[in-house]
Amino acid sequence: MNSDVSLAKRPLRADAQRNYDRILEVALEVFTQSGIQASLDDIACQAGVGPGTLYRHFPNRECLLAAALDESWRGLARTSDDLMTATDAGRALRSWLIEISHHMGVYGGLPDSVAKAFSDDQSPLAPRCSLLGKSTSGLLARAQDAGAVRQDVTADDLLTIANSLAWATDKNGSSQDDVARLLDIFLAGLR
Amino acid sequence: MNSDVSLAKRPLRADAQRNYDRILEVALEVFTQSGIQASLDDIACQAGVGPGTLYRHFPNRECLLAAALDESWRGLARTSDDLMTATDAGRALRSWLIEISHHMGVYGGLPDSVAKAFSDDQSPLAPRCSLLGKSTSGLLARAQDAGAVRQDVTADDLLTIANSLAWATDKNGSSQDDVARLLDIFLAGLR
DNA sequence: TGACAAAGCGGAGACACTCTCCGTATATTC
DNA sequence: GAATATACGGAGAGTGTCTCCGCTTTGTCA
Repeated sequence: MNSDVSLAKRPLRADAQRNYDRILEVALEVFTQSGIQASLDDIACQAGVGPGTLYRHFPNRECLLAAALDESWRGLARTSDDLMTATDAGRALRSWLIEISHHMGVYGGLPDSVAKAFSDDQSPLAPRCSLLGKSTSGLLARAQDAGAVRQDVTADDLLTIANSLAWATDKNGSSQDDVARLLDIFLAGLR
Repeated sequence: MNSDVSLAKRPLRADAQRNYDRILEVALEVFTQSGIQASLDDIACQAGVGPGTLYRHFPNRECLLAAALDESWRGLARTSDDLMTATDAGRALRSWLIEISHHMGVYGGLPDSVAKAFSDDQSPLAPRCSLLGKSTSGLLARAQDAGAVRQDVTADDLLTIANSLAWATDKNGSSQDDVARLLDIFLAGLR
């Protein structure tokens, strides 16, 4: 059952590892600059490899994106751990939602992929998303226990809102302040 | 009002008009079924015309989309007129926002185009969007006068939210009820 | 009614992008 | 320094957008 990662799976050949790293590095740059719809062939070219090499390492755009997000999302996980110990659970939840919205804005078009991943277990992003869900559930529960948020709200609701607002900023180029403002209106409605 | 048709601009030749109508008819069907990202060449083919003919009448996807939305959005305008005379201004605003969200769901992917159009005056959808803005402003003002909504909220805020929620439903396939629920939370925060 | 210009048609094809296949090259192992 | 597993990369198939231009149809006017 645990065949996929643990056993076998010898390390990549040196040249393959080099290419893998280089592709990821370029992808990060290109996604940041042009959004996640950038041409993959172009990324391969900029990384100095052929398209075949890119697709061998990352069979599709989602896989590359998942890898490109990993570091950033690890930071998000650490943030959630920190917030779980904050004294004001209500404010902690607010900070968390703003944090998520910001992270969804690192690459243009990211909220789209994340939304898809939320409702598709097969997506390479799905495991990351479910971690996000767990963190949100934890922070929400604390806020609800503290009486800062009413009981009939789910973590999915909050993620939907945070992602939707990130999407809106992404699309019409409004500022992070606007996100926070709309989020605050929403949070006011949650009491 | 009807300036685009009345002066100069002689009427289309009979065959051209026939094709125009047919393309629009097919586009409506295909957009409804497959979303606005459907292949335009495919629409042309289904309409029994060559791609050249489609692109002559509708130079790009946005133009075709704008035409395909016209009738539906005229209905939206009538709804807003009705709501302007409703006695409960707060509830009227709520109905209006729900109505907008629903209309954004007629074609998969529509919220994306609408969001782009909101921040791009050149978009063929822009005039329609600004009408939407006017209606929303009117209904918002009434709700604010009635004390149902606080003063520091703008029509843009409301449109952003309505469209974002429509986008979220579109993406993760949640129900219209979910939209209404999230919208209600938001509206609760507006008081 | 028939001829002529204007209007319109449609499909070939340029261009862009995704993704695969497979002959060739390189790293690793013994 | 082979032998073998591993990886490379580019040609090209498939799909989609959009344009160009030679040919066809329509409307008009004598």
